[in-house]
Amino acid sequence: MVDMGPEWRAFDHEQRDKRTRVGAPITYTIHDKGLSTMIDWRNKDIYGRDIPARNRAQWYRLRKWQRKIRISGATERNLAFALSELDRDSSRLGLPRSVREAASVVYRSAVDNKLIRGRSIEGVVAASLYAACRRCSVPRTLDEIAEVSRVTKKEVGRTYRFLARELDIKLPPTSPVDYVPRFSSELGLPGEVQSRAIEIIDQAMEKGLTSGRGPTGVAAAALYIASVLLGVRKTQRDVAEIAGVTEVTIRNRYKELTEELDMGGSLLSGL
Amino acid sequence: MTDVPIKIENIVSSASIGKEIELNEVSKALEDVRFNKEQFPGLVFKLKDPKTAALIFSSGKLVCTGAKSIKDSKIAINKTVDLMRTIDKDIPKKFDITIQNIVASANLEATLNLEAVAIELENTEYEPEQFPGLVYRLEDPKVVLLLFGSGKVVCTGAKTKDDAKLGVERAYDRLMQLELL
DNA sequence: AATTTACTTTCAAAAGC
DNA sequence: GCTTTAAAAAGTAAATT
Repeated sequence: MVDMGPEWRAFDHEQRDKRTRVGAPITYTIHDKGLSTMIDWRNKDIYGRDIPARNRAQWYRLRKWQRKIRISGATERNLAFALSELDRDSSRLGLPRSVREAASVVYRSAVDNKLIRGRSIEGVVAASLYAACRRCSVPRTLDEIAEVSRVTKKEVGRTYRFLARELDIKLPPTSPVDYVPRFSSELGLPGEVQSRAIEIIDQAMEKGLTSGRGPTGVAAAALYIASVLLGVRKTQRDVAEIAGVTEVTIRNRYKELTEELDMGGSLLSGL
Repeated sequence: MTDVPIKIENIVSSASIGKEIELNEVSKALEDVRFNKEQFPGLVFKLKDPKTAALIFSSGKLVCTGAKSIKDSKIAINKTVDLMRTIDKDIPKKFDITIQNIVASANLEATLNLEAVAIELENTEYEPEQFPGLVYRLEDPKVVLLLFGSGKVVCTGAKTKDDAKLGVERAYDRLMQLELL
């Protein structure tokens, strides 16, 4: 297992140090550029002459070297492809450069530790991006990641779990709070609503009202309630649309939150 | 060890009659059969009592799912093989039946804060966006538990009823010592 | 808006792609 | 890995009424 550093294990209370990084940091310098001379597959030199038997051992060593060079060349092509794929996904999701860079760190780490075997580059890129978004507190749902990449939701989730396990990435469950800024701004709601929604979510978490519920649904309901309380109400339909959940889900979370946090009266005065 | 009652919900077992079978004949001879070789090599046979489903392969091996008890699972396999014997009289009366997996449910009688469990408990996976249950993998006994906010639990992967029960009880005690229950 | 049906997760075996 | 089977848990979704 590989250690990506404590910042990726913010919630690992135990054994967070004394682990040695495996292998040296790798820089993706193109080191075979300009190498045009081929080492022939047969035992001939560039002039087609036979190679003296006593030099063949050396010749084989050269071929072995070239094989490595070829492989690393493919590795670099793959990295270039992965990074362009990452750029495409990131821009489609409107993510800041910092998140994209965090994702590239995860991806390179996966490559360095040979975790790509048997997996598609697109899948690992998507999973790296999903992890980076969460790590940077600007989460995207698996559906959103799957939408912009050419990977299914199932594969993004599976690859994410694999990377998390192999790279010792331990991220806490996505908090509904992290979805509030994005949903709020997309709904054109003022900052006060955001603050109020976050207060509601904090209260909900303490009363165990978020266990097992989808973070986006909780965030959506909290924002809806906050908008009503502050007199800048949005329709459930609009909130549902932005949050990517159904109106039924918002109603269910709404009912639960207002009942358990006794907000019935406040909501009535808000109307 | 705290006693936690469990309820067996499903049992998967397998057996081999030791000789090959022509599935096309089996599909003609039995009722409630579905067979699409291209889709899946096994023939699907649904038995009424015990209410189970069997997968029959041309190799003579079969899988039984859906039984609520080990006895029922064995009865189901024997009934299925009896029906197969109408096609081939030489199918042996005696053969081994192996319990492959037992799925059980239980109730811890207390709500769980899954966010806290996810952070404190080892070997867990919790992705509420995808599924409301928290996945807890136990090494001994080697079973997988699904923990829900309601305190309900599902245990799967056990080969014996005792392991299923032990798995739930070990999970209960571990949650207890971490003060998560 | 209430019902119903259905999909998400976990597990194991079977034969073959 | 996938295909097929069954079953529970609880949340979410979609189609009907």
